[in-house]
Amino acid sequence: MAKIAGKGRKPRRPYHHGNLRRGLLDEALATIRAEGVDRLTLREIGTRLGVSRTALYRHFADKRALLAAVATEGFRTLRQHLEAAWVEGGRNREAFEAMGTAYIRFAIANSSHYRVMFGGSIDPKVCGPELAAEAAGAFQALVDALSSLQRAGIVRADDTLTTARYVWAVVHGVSMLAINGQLPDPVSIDGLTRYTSDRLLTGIDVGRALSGAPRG
Amino acid sequence: MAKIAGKGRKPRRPYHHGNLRRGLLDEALATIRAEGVDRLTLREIGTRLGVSRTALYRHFADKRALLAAVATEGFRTLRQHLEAAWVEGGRNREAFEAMGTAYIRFAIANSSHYRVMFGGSIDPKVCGPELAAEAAGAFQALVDALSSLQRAGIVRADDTLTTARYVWAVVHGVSMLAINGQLPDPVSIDGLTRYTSDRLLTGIDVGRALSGAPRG
DNA sequence: ACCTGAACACCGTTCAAGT
DNA sequence: ACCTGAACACCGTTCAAGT
Repeated sequence: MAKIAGKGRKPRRPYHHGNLRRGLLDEALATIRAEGVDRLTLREIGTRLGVSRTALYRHFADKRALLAAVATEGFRTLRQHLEAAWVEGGRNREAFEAMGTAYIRFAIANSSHYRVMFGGSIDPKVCGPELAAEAAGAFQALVDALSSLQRAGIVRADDTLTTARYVWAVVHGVSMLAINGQLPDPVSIDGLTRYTSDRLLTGIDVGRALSGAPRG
Repeated sequence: MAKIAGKGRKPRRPYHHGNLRRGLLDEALATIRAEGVDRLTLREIGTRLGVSRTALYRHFADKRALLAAVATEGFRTLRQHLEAAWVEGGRNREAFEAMGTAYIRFAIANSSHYRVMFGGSIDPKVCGPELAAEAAGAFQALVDALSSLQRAGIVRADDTLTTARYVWAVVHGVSMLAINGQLPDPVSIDGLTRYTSDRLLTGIDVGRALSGAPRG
C-alpha cells in the first residue's frame, strides 16, 4: 500500500500506520463487538494499535466523536442490507417484508453496534452532519420502498413519511426488545419477527381472519 | 416519621437519614432526570445528601445495582399509568389505544428514566429478580388488557403472548425514536402516536380504506 | 502534520477504622 | 449496624515538547 521510498527520498512513511483513523475505527468497533460500549477505553485502543494514548485526538475531537463515527458506519451498513433485501426480493410486498426481517436480523447480529447507533449516548444535533445524513440515508431506503408500494396500490396511501416512521418504529422496537434480552429465547424472537411481518400490514384486529398465523 | 425518643432512651436516631436508601434512590433519579445517566456520579450523590461517598455501599452492591433499583421503580410507575389508562378508559378498544398513548407519553415525559429502564446498561439476568419481576408486571398489564379484548372478539385470537410482545415492540419503538430525537419535532411525534393508534389494529395495507387518517 | 510523555481532574471501589 | 477517610487503580483530556 505505502509508496516504496525511492533512493533519494527519505523513507518517511507515517509513524505507525498508513491510516490511523481507519485503524482506530476498526479497533473501536472490534472492542464494542467483543465487550460492549461501556468497556471501550481510548487508552486500550491506543496501546492495542501500538500508538500513544493521545494519538487519537489527532483524528477525533473526543470519545463521543469516535462513537459518532462508529455509528455513522453502522447506518451505512444497515442501509446496504436494507437495499439489498428490497432489490433482491423483487421490490414487491414480499421484498418489503424481507426488508423488515433484514433490519431485525442486522440489529441482532450487530447488537452492540446497533446500541451505539441508537443508544442515546450520542445526540444527532451535536455530532456533525455526517451521522445525521447517513441515518437519513438508511431511513430513505425505507421511504423509497414504501413509496413504491403505495404507487402499486399495495400500501395505504397515507402520508408516506408518517407511514415510514411507523414501520421504522415497529422494526426498531422488535430489535430493541430482542437485543435487550426482554424476549425469553431465540424461538420467541423468530416468532415475533414472523408475526411482525404479518401484522404490520394487516393489523391485529379481527376481520382479516384468514391469512394469519395459527394461535400457536 | 422517626420515633420520638423517650426519656430513658438514648436519642439514637440514625446518622443522617431515617432512610438513606430512599434518599439515594430519589437523589439518583433527580440527577438522572436533570442531567442524564452519564452524568450520574456516586460521589456527588453522597455529598449532595451530606453523607460519605462510600455510604452508598451499605445499601447497594455497586453503581449498577443502584441503577437497577431506579429502573425497577420506573417499571412500577409505568404499570400504574398503563392500568389507570385501561381502567379509566372503560376496558374497551378505545381504552387499549389510550394505554398505548399513555405508554408513549410516559416514555417521553420521563425520557432519561425510561432510557435507564431499557438502555441495556443493566442486564436482566444479573440484576436480581426484583427488576425482572417488576418489568414482567408492567408487561402483564398489557397482556391482561389484550386478553380481555381477545375474549370480546375485538382483537385477533392469535397467541396472546406473541401479540402482546408485538404491541409492546410498537409502542416501545415509537417511544425510542421520539426520545432519541429521531423524529424532527413534537408535531411529528403526536402524528406518529395517533397514526400508531390507528394502524396497530388495522394494519397499513389497503382494504380498510375508510377509517384511516387523511394523507395530510 | 503527526505523535509522545507527563500531568490534571475525575471516577468507582476497597478496606481498616471509628461510633 | 452504619458511616468515615484514606488509598488504589483507572479513566478522558490537555499541553508543552519532540521529529
